[in-house]
Amino acid sequence: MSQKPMLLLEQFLAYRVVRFADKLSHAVSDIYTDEHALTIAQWRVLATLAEHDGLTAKTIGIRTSMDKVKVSRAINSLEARRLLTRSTHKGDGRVRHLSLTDAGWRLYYKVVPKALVWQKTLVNDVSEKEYETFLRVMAKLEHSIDSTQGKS
Amino acid sequence: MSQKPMLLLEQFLAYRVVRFADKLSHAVSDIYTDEHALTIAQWRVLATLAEHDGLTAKTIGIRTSMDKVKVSRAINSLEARRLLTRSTHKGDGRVRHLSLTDAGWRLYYKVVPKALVWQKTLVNDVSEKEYETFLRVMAKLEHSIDSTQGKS
DNA sequence: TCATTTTAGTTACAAATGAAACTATACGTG
DNA sequence: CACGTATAGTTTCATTTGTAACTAAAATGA
Repeated sequence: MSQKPMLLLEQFLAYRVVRFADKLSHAVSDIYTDEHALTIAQWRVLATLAEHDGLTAKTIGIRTSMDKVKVSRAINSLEARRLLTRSTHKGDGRVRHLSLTDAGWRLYYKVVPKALVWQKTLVNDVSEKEYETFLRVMAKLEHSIDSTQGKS
Repeated sequence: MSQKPMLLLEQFLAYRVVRFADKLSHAVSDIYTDEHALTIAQWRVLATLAEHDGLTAKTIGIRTSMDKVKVSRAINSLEARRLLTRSTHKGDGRVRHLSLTDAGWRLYYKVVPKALVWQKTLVNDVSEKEYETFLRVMAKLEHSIDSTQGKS
């Protein structure tokens, strides 16, 4: 087997996107991980609750595409740090509704502008139109994955 | 602090891209993980070597943006499975050049068409032009990250 | 030449992760 | 009601990961 090499890896969407995502999360980790000791999962929970107060762990998982174990652990850490509180749902003892505490809100509002500024810089020399297309294609592909494979 | 909710999370590029990447790698894992017991890292090493025979661990790491530990471990597993071989570099005893074995090549050529078919289906209803823009923007942003933060 | 610093790659250890089992509550139907 | 089933969330355990420390081999340079 003497082989004809092809240059394919760089064409594989999954490879490109995962590599890109790794770089992105490394880069943004400065903002929430380093400065505020938040993991990605914790940040997602925090932000989701900031936008939708009272959500349950389950719903957060669905919205953010995180499995329930990850969500559960993120919630625990956030609660331990008094960034959120749980309250029981009347009528269903399994469910707990989550709300940010004042400290949670403060942290959220501390992180958000930093994230926005950072992103602004990053996206700086991508045109409005290109960026729109980028997001649209990503949404389309994401949806395409969701529908082909019955997913988490 | 009664809060005005904003809908920001969905606008955060990092959030969107990482979520998308997670879904993508879950989905493609059927192709190389499930069927051929290859981790993402292993697949990357295999494919990189298929395209550039004789590369060193270090170079593979740079090309694929993986840290040296990950690369080292991937190489070890692949060698254990006799999918690649190492040979010493004359003159520099630290360096080892890597080559796929016949079995490695066979595996590579078994996975590639599956990956291509899968991707074709996925990308199906994204226009040529949109997809091009998508890749261009991704490359631009990736480059932007690389240059702002001196990164691995 | 010999001592210091770099570099390639590995190992060790602690933290993060995911799958599956588990707990507790609720639902559905005879 | 009483049984089996479903659901929300947690815990367990084995695997994966990342950081830092390490080993061995060059390179540098006095």
